[in-house]
Amino acid sequence: MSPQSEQLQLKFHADFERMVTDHAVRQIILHAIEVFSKKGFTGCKIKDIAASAGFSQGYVYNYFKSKDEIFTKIVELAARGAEQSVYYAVQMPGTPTERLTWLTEAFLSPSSLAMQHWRLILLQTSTSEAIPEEAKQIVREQQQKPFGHLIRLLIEGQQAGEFVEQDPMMQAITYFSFIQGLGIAQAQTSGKLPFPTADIVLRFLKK
Amino acid sequence: MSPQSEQLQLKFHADFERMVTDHAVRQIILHAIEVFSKKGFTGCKIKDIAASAGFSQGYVYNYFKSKDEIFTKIVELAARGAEQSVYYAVQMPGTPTERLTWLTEAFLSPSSLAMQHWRLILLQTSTSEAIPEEAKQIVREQQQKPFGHLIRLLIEGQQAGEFVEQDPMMQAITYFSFIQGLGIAQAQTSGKLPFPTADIVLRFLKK
DNA sequence: GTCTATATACCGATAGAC
DNA sequence: GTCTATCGGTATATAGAC
Repeated sequence: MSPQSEQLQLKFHADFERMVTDHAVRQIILHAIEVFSKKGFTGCKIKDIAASAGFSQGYVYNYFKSKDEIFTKIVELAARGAEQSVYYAVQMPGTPTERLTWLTEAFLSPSSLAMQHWRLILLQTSTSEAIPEEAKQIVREQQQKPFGHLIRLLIEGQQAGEFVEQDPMMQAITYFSFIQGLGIAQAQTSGKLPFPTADIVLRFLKK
Repeated sequence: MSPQSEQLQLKFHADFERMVTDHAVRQIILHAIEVFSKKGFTGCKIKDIAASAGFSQGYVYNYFKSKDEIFTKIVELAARGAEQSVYYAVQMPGTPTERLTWLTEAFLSPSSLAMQHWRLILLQTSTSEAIPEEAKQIVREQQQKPFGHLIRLLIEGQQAGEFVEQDPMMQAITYFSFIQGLGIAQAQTSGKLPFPTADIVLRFLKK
């Protein structure tokens, strides 16, 4: 993996730690991400989060006043993190192909916290009717931003003659769908099976 | 859409109707697929299924003895349907590229029941810990078959010089991940946004 | 700060009325 | 065949002990 994609991941982690300073809150959120992404919003019980973090069930309610609040907080962080990841990749120095390769590597890395967030937010939103309305609202508002960043990069790549000249909106949808599908598959197989490298993923838009 | 991909979809529907003959059972399953895929296994309440089908909550228990049984039945049908779709596509007459294009068109069609099943089975299995053990077992056993069919087609395509010569297992994983990601995105956006055609999806393995 | 105990609500499943 | 009523179990959220 390239130094640039590692840098993207580190940036993501640093953002998370800057936005969540309290130690107990951080623990709860980290373990909640784990359990929410494994069991889904309704399948995840407060007791599961508490047990995973080594606390009692009641303890969680000293820091969050409801399960909805925990989930909404995570969605907020995930939406912001997803946007930032794309943003930082796009504004790095390098050719469009290089920058998109770094972003893809960061997303596909199994150790990536960004990837976990990304999986969670999109996966849960697709099975959306049970999740809190406020979380859905955040996703609706925030989801456009990473698309905007990526589309700018795609147009730049088209003008540079690196990408095929097709509707960049369609290309962006295809890209994020592809990444999401691979992330889910990765979570299922726990990294035992062979996965594509970034250049294979990007072949669908390379000239 | 080509006649061949329509044929694949019709075949899938016919299989479903042949395997589920009782009218009430069929209604329950059809509506259960709808609600399970929207809310997830734990998020879906028996009352939701009943309300969607226009029955009372207790009525469902005349045909299924538990929520687990409904879900497991659906997983069974989905696993079989997914295998059959790939199988029929692979054994059609035509070049490897043509056959894979028909399969992809069938999967990407918004009206496809096969697509709904496929989404459900893979999506739920990824958030797997809450779903019944028997359903997980079926997926584990049945999931290899469509991979087997597809891999044979990929090898054939490589030998014919149509596909790039890479690990066919990796290519199969990439293909199904891609399809799954696009299916989820399609479900989220309810078909308003531009989606890629089959030939764009297949570019990652075309020579 | 952290845990235990409990009130309240909801859901899956059963029994039985019509 | 289809519905209503209800039991039992479990989860969220609160209150209060240490």
